[in-house]
Amino acid sequence: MPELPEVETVRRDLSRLYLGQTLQTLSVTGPRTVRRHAAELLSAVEGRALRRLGRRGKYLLFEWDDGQILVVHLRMSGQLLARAAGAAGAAGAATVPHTHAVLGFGPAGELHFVDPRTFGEFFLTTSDLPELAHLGPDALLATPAYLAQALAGRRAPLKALLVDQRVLAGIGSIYADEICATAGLRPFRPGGSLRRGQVARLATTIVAVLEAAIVARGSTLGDQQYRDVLGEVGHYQLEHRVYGRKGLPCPTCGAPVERVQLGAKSAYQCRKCQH
DNA sequence: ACAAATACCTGTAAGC
DNA sequence: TGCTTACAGGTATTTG
Repeated sequence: MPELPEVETVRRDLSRLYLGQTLQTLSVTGPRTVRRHAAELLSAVEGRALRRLGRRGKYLLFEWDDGQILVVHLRMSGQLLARAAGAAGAAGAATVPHTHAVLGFGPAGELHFVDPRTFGEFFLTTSDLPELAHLGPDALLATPAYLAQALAGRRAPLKALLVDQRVLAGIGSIYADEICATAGLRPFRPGGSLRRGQVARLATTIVAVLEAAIVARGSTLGDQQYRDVLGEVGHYQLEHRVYGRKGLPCPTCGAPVERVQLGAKSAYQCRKCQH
C-alpha cells in the first residue's frame, strides 16, 4: 500500500515526466474519485502548467501556475501510470480496468489514475491546504524533541500512534512495523512508556527506514498493487525485517516472526529483539 | 483529550 | 471443484 516512500517515489517520477508541462485535458470518470466537491470544478486546472510537485505525508500535491493545487491520495490501491499520448483514445491500447481519471499533457503523454478499491481521491484546493491542516509534521522531519512531546502520556499502542497522521504524516502499517522492529521496540507498547533514549532512537529510526525505503523505490507486496509511474515494482520488501514475514526467521536472531493482534489491526514483530 | 470501533470497497486467499 | 467467507488497508466519522 502506498505510504510515504511509495508516494515520494511517485512524486519524483511525476516531477521528471511532467514538470513544466501544460495540462490540456482532465477527464474524471470514476463516480467516487471526487468526493469533497463537484467533479466539474476540476476543469479549472485545464490549460494550466505544472509548476511543482509536492507531498505532505501520503498526499500528492500538483501545484499549477495560477496557485491552484490538485491533491491526489492513492489510499490503498491507487496507481498513477504514464501512458503514451492517445492511449485512452480510439485506436490502439484500451484503458486498463478501474481507470477513473486521465490527465492529458499533450505531447508529454497521459497520466492514468487506476484504483480498483476506489478509496483514492482527487480534490482541488488553495495553497494554504485547509483540508490537510490536521496533519502532523512530515515523518521525514521527525525529531526526538517533537516525538517526546507527542508521545508523552499516551496510552495507545506505539504502532497506533505511528500510523496516526496527526502525530506524524506518512507512516502506514508496513513502515510502522519496520520502524518498530529496527528500533527494537514492541508495537503494542504504550507510546508514553518509552524512555528518553528510546524516543531518540525511534526518531532517528523513522527517518532512516523511510529514507532507505525511498532509495529502494518503496515496497511492492505479494498483491503486486504498488507500482511506480512507469509500472515498475519497488524493492524494499526484500529488506523487510518483519512485515509480511510471519513464521519466517528474524534477520537478527533467527527466531520466527510473529503476528500479534492489535485492536482491529495487527502487527508483525520479533518477540526476542523487540522490548 | 483521547481511544477504539466502524464504514467505505474489491481482489485474493483461505475455508468448507 | 466450486462456492462462501474473511481479510487487507488509510482516513473520516462515530461512539465510548
